Amino acid sequence: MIAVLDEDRLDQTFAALSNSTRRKMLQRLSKGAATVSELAVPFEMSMPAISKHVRVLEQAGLIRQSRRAQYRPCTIQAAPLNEVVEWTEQYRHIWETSFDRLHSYINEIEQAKEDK
Amino acid sequence: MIAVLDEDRLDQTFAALSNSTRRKMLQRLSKGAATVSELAVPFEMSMPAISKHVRVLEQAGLIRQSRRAQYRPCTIQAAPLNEVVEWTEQYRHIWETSFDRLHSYINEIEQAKEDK
DNA sequence: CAGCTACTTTACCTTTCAGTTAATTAACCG
DNA sequence: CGGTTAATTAACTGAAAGGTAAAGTAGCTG
Repeated sequence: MIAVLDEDRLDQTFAALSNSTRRKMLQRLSKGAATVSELAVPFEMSMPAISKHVRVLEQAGLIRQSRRAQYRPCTIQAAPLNEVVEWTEQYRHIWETSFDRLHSYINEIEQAKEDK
Repeated sequence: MIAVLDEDRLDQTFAALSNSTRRKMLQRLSKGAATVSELAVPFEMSMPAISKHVRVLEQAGLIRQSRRAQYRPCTIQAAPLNEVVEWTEQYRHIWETSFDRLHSYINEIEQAKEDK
């Protein structure tokens, strides 16, 4: 049960991160809070489109939106990013061993050169 | 130019990881190579559907498929996972400081209890 | 060669995604 | 109050995702 929910959360998080507009928004928010209009500045895109991207990030828990007058300042949220890291960590040994193999390969080549 | 390509690669990687069937396939492959049929075993899904998922993983560079007789053994590939980690690393300070805040908060509570 | 096994391709369907324009809500400001 | 600003909702579109069944390909095997 909990496992299923966790899976769904990861689905949502990865899906939210699979769009470069949204990743850029997060990058902006990593430097501090911003309103939706401020987030919109770098993009040639209608406000509703921006609003939707913000919503996707919020649904995934990657940001939180509060209210101040007409503004909806957004702040980045750490938890889902942490989950992504935890998920990928389980594969750490794979890229470490594949880098090891790469290094062995390079060493072989270097060795071969020296042996010439 | 290169930045755009990198962005596209991250799009593809995150999109590939946003599906739990595909994440489970990767988990299986992290324990060693497997054919498409072997990957299919845990899922109640038609072979074409499985085949498509494998293709998505392969397009994202997360696995490689070779050929041995009728079989297409798949192996997990490290590079894109490493890119995901590198991307998330840039946000490390955010969850570290938010954990710090959480810890401060817990400490406050503990302190308040002791002060009673 | 005939037939089985392991996949993939094709063609199709339904749902979701990313975007649009136009209308709506909500809060401020003169 | 009337207008402006900030943002969302509604309604629509085209493209992509995730699935299916049925047909096709390729390599073994008796």
